[in-house]
Amino acid sequence: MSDFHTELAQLVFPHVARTPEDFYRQYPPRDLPPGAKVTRFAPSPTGFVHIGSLMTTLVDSRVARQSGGVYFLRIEDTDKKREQDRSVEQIVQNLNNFGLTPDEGVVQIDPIGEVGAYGPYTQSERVEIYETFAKFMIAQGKAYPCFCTEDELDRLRKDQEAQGAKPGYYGPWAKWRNASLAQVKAELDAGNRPVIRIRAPYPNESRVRFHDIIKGDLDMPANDQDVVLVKSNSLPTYHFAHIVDDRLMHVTTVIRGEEWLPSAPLHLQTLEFLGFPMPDYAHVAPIAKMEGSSKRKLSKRKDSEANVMYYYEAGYPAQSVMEYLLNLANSAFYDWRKANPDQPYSEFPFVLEDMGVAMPLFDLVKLNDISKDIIATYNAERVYQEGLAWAEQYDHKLASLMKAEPGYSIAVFNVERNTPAPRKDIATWSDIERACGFYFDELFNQSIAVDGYPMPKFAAADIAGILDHVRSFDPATPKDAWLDDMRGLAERLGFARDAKTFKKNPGVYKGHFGDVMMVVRVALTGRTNTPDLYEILQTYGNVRINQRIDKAIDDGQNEA
RNA sequence: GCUCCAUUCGUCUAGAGGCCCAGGACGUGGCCCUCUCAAGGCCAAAACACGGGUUCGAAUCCCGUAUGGAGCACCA
Repeated sequence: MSDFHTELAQLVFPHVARTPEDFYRQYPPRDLPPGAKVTRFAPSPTGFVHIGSLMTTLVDSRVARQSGGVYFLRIEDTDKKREQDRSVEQIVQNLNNFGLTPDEGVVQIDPIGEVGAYGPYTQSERVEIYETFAKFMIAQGKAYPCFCTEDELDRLRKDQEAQGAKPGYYGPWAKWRNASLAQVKAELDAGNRPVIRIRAPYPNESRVRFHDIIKGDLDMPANDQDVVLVKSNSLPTYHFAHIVDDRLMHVTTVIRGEEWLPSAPLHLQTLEFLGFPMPDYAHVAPIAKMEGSSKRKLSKRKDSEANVMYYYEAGYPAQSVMEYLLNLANSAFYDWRKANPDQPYSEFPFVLEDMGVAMPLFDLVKLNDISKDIIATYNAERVYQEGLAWAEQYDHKLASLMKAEPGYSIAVFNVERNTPAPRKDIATWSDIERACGFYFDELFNQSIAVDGYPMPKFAAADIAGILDHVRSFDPATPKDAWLDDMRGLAERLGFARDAKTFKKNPGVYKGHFGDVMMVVRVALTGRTNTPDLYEILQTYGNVRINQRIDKAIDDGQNEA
């Protein structure tokens, strides 16, 4: 360390009195079991939470928790121009919605509050820390102030373009790289604020080799750009801030989007200049969608399904989204789930190394399939509660119907549920109305008013005969006996006892057993596709059965 | 332009030189079951981007080509 660099550091940061050692003391190593991983989700509060971020966060939490470590949330709000109101609240809310509440960091809203001994967890509140480390780097000769204006930088770029030189601020083009103390002092005295740039070795033909947990062994050219570490407004850039924070917060495993891979050499260089140990890196491929015939990253602007709120509003249980994402992250999850149907997903032994290296396409159809399977494992009470919680926010009418008749609603959700092969017809809570709406009188009446009854064309007397017979349904009758009874009725009315018999002699019969049942189904539900009729009758009870039959016969006569 | 990264059925993927004329799942089609659906069971169609090497042997290793992606800010 020369006197020159020490003086330069003092000149730029006269107000910074603390040293890196002070902060090392303030943030001692974490007391964790051997092998424990510390991970973080570090979003910038610039809008909604992206589904890709949610996957990365899920990975963060799995890696940390299953190793007995810590997963925390850090807000990277160093770009005040792009910051958006209530973004932090949204982030925290979404993490809570999906069951990914961090161990440390900003975890509560209203009022905003954070927990943990390694804070503050919001970068704009850590300026003193960054300045301390920036001052240290200047004193070490590893960084320097630069007073170039935007115009100067523009001109630089144009000159380089004209000469066919590599663009950027580096080596011979770095005007302030070797400025004198007097030059710096003159600018400072004139009231100009510098940026702090790293002093990258130049020329630098060396390669940097490192191991990425997901990508494997990487070999890239070393950094030779004098990248900005601290902006002229005193806030750090991402490159500098995350390095300092991850060191002080003792992050062991940096899991982040693949878009950071190209700047990894810069990060490694910064780490080295600062004398920090190298954390493990894992770069996650982004989630893509198909546009025309080519893949592209899900875009915040263009794709509503990029926003995690989309899944919440659509009524996907958090578990469905998490398990779909886990599937995308580790395809072995599928086999594990099949072998362990009753375990929470958090028991799955997640392997970071096994994450796919290419961009996966988001598949809504598969999400739906997974979600149907998951909801099929829920009992009726849970469907009622989670469905109601969703409806209270997004479907007030359904919510009020469910609240008016909780016992009946639960009975409805119990139809074909307590069986070895539960019904799989709802993927999202918003499917409840489509799948179960007819059970509720108000929704039933509405659908009849709009669409009428899709009643098969049989003689009115036959239809009335069938329906009148159903009035005397006895809930104590076992299902097989009831079906036998209905089959007998069908034959008495001149219908075949089954479809095969009918097909052999179609001319002899009015129709077959299935047609008779369809008359009952349509009268009771207004639809041709429903769950098991016997269970519907059980669920309705005799009062509702008779009301529906009355209405069907009335409406039938009005029509005729 | 430069630098990285990637490429197995439509989709997610398994695959660490012989177990692969490539396995599973979703989707699709067919059949079975069946009071209609939803399921479930069975069956089927469906892929190693291309070209060169290395090797007795390559989806797997190497080199090109093509295609896709990311990055090259006082944004993260």
